[in-house]
Amino acid sequence: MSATLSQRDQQKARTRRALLDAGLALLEEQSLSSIGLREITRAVGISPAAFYRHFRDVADLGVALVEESLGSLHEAIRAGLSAHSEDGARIDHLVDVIAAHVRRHPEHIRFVARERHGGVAAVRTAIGAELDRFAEEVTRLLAEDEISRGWSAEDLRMLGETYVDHMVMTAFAFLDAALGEGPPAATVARTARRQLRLISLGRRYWTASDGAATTG
Amino acid sequence: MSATLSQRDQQKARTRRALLDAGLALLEEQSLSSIGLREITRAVGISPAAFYRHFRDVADLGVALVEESLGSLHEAIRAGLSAHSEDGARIDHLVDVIAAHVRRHPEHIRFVARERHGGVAAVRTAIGAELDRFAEEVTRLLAEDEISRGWSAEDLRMLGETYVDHMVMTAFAFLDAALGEGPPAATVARTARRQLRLISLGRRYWTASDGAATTG
DNA sequence: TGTACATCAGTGAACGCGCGTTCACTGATGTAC
DNA sequence: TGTACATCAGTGAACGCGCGTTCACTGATGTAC
Repeated sequence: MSATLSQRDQQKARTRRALLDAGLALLEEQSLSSIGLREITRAVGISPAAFYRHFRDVADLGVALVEESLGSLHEAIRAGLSAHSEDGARIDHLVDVIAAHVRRHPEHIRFVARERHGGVAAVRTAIGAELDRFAEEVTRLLAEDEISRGWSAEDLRMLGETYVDHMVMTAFAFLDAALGEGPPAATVARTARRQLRLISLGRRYWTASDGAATTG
Repeated sequence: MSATLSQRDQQKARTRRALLDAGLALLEEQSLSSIGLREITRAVGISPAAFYRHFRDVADLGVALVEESLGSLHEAIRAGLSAHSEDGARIDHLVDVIAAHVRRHPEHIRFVARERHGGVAAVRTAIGAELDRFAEEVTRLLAEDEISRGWSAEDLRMLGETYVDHMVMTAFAFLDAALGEGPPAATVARTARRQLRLISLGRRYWTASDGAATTG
């Protein structure tokens, strides 16, 4: 695939990559809506005007960052979820996978945390849509479990969203831990495992009438 | 109390209030780290230099906004939690209370959502500390329930955090709904009730060994 | 109650600075023949 | 393989603009006697 790119296109792709990386790096200390176009090109070492060969504006660059940031977490968690079928081991493994992912790609997690409710509407929308697809897939995975027999589609979806919300929040908590802004990683992991076990228990004893009771 | 304030101090307090309100209003469309000091004073109708009579900088104003923004949600939820003791009614009521609060003070919820992981460290820290106090109180309320007998302090705290996380996330979801950026409010409410019921079920069947099993 | 002085919230002008965007351009790479 | 032309990522200068901060100031309010 990349072998078919001309020399010129390869160079362009490299510059684009550098712009994305510079943006991600600058997001460590500020939010997208306050990052300057000149700040980014300065970090990359090109002239400000060259930015426009790649993105319409900084918000446009932000939208491009959404897929790669959430995509990598999505992959990690998909792998973590399908690995074990025994409940306790699955939970421990999932929490470990999330912790490892945050250690490897803190800048991706920070971007999602910072811009999920941030000041750039296009980026918020893109993150929301990506999390939605994420919840859909987790719902599909959970539906395959033995324990999900007899569950309504709406109940399953609710469960999938609960898992995604929890996993994303756990990732944010691990990030805070790495920055020394919250409880240490070991505590985050303990709490996350307990919470997943609590959810898992609720799931085991859930009945169709629980769904019906809360529908009104 | 306010009767003891001199005319001068009253005027100063009024201007301070106007600065806070202007900041909150500007946060509707951008994040704290990109709001300009001149933008705020322009909205209030005073000279830029006057800003310094009230705050050191915009971040300082942001810290002042934390307590009032989270404080009002905190109050609403405390009332909602202690109102009913029967489980189903308590859940329905709690979700209604959150929905009503978001309808009444959307700008407070937006501020918290936007700056919880935002670009201003001092504000992130203040929000984190406030949520911590919040979790502590919810833990205390939950500890009073019959069903909590025999629970370890750590398990109770985990449960309190689960509730707070869930309620804050529900508030954010209601806000998105109001902006047309996510599912409508009725759907958010249905999902929130189901999720609280799921947690509540897990709580009912939780045993000391569940806590011990996830400690390692 | 009246007077003289102190306080201090808000003013308005000035500063140097970096911003986003435009433009005609350059020169290396790609293409057609 | 060589030549003539097209493409287009990146340049560098220029623009008008709003920014945060400083400063000496004003004049209404507060205080001491």
